[in-house]
Amino acid sequence: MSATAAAKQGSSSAKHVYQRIRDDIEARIMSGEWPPGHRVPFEHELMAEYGCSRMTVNKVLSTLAANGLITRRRRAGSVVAEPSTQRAVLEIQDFALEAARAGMVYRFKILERAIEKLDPAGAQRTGLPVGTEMLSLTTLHLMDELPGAYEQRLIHLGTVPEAADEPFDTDPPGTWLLRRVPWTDAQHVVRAVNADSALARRLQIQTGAACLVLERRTWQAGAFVTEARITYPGERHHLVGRFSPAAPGPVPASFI
Amino acid sequence: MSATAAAKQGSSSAKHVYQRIRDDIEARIMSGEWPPGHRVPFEHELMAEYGCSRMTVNKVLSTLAANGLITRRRRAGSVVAEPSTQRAVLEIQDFALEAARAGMVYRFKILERAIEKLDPAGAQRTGLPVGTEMLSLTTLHLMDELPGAYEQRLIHLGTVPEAADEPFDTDPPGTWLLRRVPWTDAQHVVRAVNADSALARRLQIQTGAACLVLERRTWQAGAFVTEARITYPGERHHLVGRFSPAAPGPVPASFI
DNA sequence: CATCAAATAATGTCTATACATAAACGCGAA
DNA sequence: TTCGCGTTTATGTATAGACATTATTTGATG
Repeated sequence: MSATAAAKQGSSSAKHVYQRIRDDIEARIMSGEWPPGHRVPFEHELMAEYGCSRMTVNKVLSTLAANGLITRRRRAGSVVAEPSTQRAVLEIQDFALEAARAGMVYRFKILERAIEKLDPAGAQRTGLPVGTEMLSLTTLHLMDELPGAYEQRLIHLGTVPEAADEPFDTDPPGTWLLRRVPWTDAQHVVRAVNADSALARRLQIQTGAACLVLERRTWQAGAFVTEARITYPGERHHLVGRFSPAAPGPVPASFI
Repeated sequence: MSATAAAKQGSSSAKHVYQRIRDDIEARIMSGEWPPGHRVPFEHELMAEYGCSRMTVNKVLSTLAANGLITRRRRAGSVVAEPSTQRAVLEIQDFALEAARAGMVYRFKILERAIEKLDPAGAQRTGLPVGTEMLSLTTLHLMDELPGAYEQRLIHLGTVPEAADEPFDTDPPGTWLLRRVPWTDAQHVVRAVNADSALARRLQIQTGAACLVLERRTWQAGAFVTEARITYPGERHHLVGRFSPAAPGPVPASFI
């Protein structure tokens, strides 16, 4: 089979050369035809195979490298990357959106609100010094008047001073923060816990029922922003995500 | 402040024009200086500001768009994107790796193994027809002889026929599959459940203890590969992930 | 044989240009 | 006013060439 024939019979019928090359290479990697460690053709080889300029194949290979599918080294060429550790991507739903989608009425209620000084345990979790002033908010999220989540949040007033004067009467703290302070780093922990009696009462479930706890800490350019601990009641809720390792962009929301 | 002055005083001292422009724009978006909806300079404006060619600024903006930081529309220009729904990325650890890191001995035991025909519930979850032949494996993962996870897995023999003859005596099914069959799509569900007596016995925990359940279904180019339901005992285990929305590539493993 | 230096090969970055395409804009007609 | 159509503008894709950077390979030399 000649080089030009190989180019023409490429499985992809994409409109653009870039997409055609990319689809072909991705298909070979994804199908296992090119296992991890397999050498990817050099740029000049792909140029010849597809009859295009070097810039075009360079863009393909650079993008694949940025997405972690291949690794590139000068002089040595490119090889298929080792599969990264398994990675689960979960979409954390906005309660109001989720409720609207399910045809339910969403409402939230702020149960407690105080400005507190950070205790040693919180200091360790956040990396802030003990005694830092934090806005502490306890929020209950209701869907059709049924508790959907119990949220305990600390907001670092050093990073977000305007939170101190915010009444949070239209948007819940999480939504307000997301809009106001973009984050650059987030850390998530997911755990399962048995509800104690206080939690059970607030979530209207039985004491001992299994609850899903999502802890999220976010930073903005190194500065701590907020810590949220969201408890989902029993087996009423779960987190769902769908993920493609080679997706060029974010996964469409319809997948949620 | 003149345009050239603005270019020279850019906060970033990166070596390459591309990085300098990108760092500057990302910093403005991340800091909130350019909120969602804010117009990003046109390509020709950035060309003038940084004194470079259009290809260079085009690469910057295209990459930012691919990463979801901005949205671009012909004729209208680019604007800072609305923050996407919160997204939690969790690294699913390889048990052997995790054990090694913690200085523990990892071992797994296959409790049950059978070739079964898919039942209606499974058919709905996987999208395969009822009666499809699946290899069913029940595996217990032990760390220092203590149960660390209980795994129920179905492997589609139509996609992975060689699994039928695999003894799984060196690598557990998940690791074997990851190496053998790269996946293109994965769906994850995370839930909390109370352990029933059978599960409690196998995981050596108390009946009713909260367990974290991770269900993962993977496909390869539309063909179903495997479904795994991994139950982590009580509060012994949790899932951790760290994530940057603007990261050019995958998050380093050291963050785990 | 071991070692250092020069040639070489592949990727990394950048330029200047060209044409295609989508969408907003503005103008004129109904 | 509103609708339709051509114009304008910004992005999308692609090219050919240039020089920089980094490893590897090779060859000369002790």
